[in-house]
Amino acid sequence: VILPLPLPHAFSYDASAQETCPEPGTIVQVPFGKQALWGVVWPSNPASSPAPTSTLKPIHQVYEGEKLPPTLISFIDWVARYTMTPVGKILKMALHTKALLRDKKPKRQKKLASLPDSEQSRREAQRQSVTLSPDQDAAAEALKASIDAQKFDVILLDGVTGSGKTEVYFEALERALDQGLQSLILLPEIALTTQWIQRFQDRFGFSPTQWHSDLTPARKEEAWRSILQGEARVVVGARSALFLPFPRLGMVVVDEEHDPSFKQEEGVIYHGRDMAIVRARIHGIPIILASATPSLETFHNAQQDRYKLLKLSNRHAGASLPLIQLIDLRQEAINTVRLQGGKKSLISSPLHQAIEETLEKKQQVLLFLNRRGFAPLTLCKKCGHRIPCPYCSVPLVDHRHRLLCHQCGHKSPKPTACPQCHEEDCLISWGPGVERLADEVAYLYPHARTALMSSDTLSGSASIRQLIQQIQDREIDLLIGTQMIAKGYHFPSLTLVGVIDGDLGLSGGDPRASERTFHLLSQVAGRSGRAQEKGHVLLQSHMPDHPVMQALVAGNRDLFLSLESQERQAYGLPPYGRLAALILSGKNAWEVEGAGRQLAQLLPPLEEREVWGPAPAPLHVIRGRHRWRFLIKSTQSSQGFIHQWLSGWSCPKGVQVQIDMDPYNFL
DNA sequence: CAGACGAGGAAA
DNA sequence: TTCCTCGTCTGT
Repeated sequence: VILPLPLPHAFSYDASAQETCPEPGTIVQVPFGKQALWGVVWPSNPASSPAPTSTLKPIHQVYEGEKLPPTLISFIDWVARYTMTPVGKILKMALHTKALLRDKKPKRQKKLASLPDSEQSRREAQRQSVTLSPDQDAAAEALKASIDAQKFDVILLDGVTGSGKTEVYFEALERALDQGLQSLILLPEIALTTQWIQRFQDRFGFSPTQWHSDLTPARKEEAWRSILQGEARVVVGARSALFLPFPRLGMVVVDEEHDPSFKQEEGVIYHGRDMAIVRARIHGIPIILASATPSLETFHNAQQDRYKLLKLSNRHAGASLPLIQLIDLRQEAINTVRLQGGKKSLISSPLHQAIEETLEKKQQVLLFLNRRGFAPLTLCKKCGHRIPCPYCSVPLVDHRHRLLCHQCGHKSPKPTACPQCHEEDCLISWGPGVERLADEVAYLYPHARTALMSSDTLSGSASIRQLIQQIQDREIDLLIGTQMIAKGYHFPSLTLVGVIDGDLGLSGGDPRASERTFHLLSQVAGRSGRAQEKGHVLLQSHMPDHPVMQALVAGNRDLFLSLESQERQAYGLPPYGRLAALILSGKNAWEVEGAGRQLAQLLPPLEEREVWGPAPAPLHVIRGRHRWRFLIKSTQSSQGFIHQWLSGWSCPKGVQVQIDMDPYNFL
């Protein structure tokens, strides 16, 4: 029996009191120390499990419902091995809550009573017929053929923003529904699901089962059970939906495949997109990766014919791609827009002019600035001190009424005197932030109805939904936002996008910086001109010659990806090589560093491998924890190597070791 | 010397 | 993860 605890091995129990020996996958309650825990009968005892020593305790009770499907068990084993995490810890994610199996009787009765209703409404619901373009139709036919074949295939659905990728995979979804198969759709963020669910309901006439971390325990339990019973046919969710117990999964979709938020960075570290591919392989079913700007890894795999490629190159319903123009901020002559007191605006004169024209035409404007708060720094005019977070090695962000740490959430009131030189009234808010931009907009366009969309101004999915609705109903003329607004939304009357600082994210030593900036700006640009009116994008930049900017203006995504690809190849980075990171962290800086030095002494033979470190992580303190890291680069996977390295080493107390397979960000 | 507190280990 | 034990520290 594997228990949902971070323990690597299985425990044996006496099943002689049962009529028949419980089969693998059976959910059982067993005594464990003083507690009674729910666990799962595992098909084979992992080699690491020592033989039981004394007499076995009997199983308390057997769960009467369905067994965990063998495909899920294989998947859990696989993820545990790949991420070098104890199986029990992965099982815990799959069972997702300890209270899952409590007082099941009343709940089950309720479930049974509601089943015929939902089944009937599904059958009677009207499916909206849709007309697809020839492009879309061809792609949809190919997908449907894959659903019929029910064999493992990775399909990249590559379509420019607004080309109607969703309608295309909805066709595949319909086919899966008709075949009585379950489908899983992974979306990068919950914020996106509202519009998605609306579209789904319009198309199919019933609601999909939702899965994300905001669900209440009761709703989670209901969803989990209906999935295990095979009753839930379409499940839409975030990363964690990957571990749901589907008995008849027929297809998987990863929408916005390139999105960095598929990478889980805390607890069990894994990449949702990659694990989704593994799950599809285990089930022997097709998986669709959808994106307008595929990740370099996926693009590369498609070029190597490891993935099938379906392309949608035209925007839907006659809409054309937006025109992207660069504004070179180095030219002083264009920075003539002045605010109160003669201060220069964040908005350049060409952008200012475009905004006024667009507002006059009663069309909508989006201003994008990927920086939360009022100003990224609070500086002392006298001594140059910037106020840092007391727990992290980053400066505090000025949110006007208070200072906030974007790493750990620490809040503090804005001091009146400099903490370093104690001079009074010398602190200034330095640099651009969306809240400052909102102030400027209010001054420059006093008659425009504006809204600010940032995770600080909107709490919870209800307020996001409300704002999205207001924008769709054209109650907003000018929208200001951080990357929250970049993704997936469809605003037909939006024709102008202004990017305030296109260079953000390009500085720093992160090898993925260019790719990420390109994705983000492409997505933002894609918000404009999604209907009849042509869209315009004005991109303010201090480095207009940068390959990212040039590729955006030329609309040449594939050239950009190829160039980026060459760079990665030259350095042996993914997808041409494999990385693993080993992170040491602890409260005591000196202990963590010492542990790093110890490990460096213990390195086993490298064999075609490079190991860098120990080096302090770029953000070397987070939440008061000091972090050092090793980076392992190889053409092979490094699990065996890491296992050998760590075996026999006892980690000093107070120091934690984390393994990040295929690290994504280098902070 | 009783009680508080924290670290470490075991759980079948 | 939880809970028990054992060693160390604290105050009477």
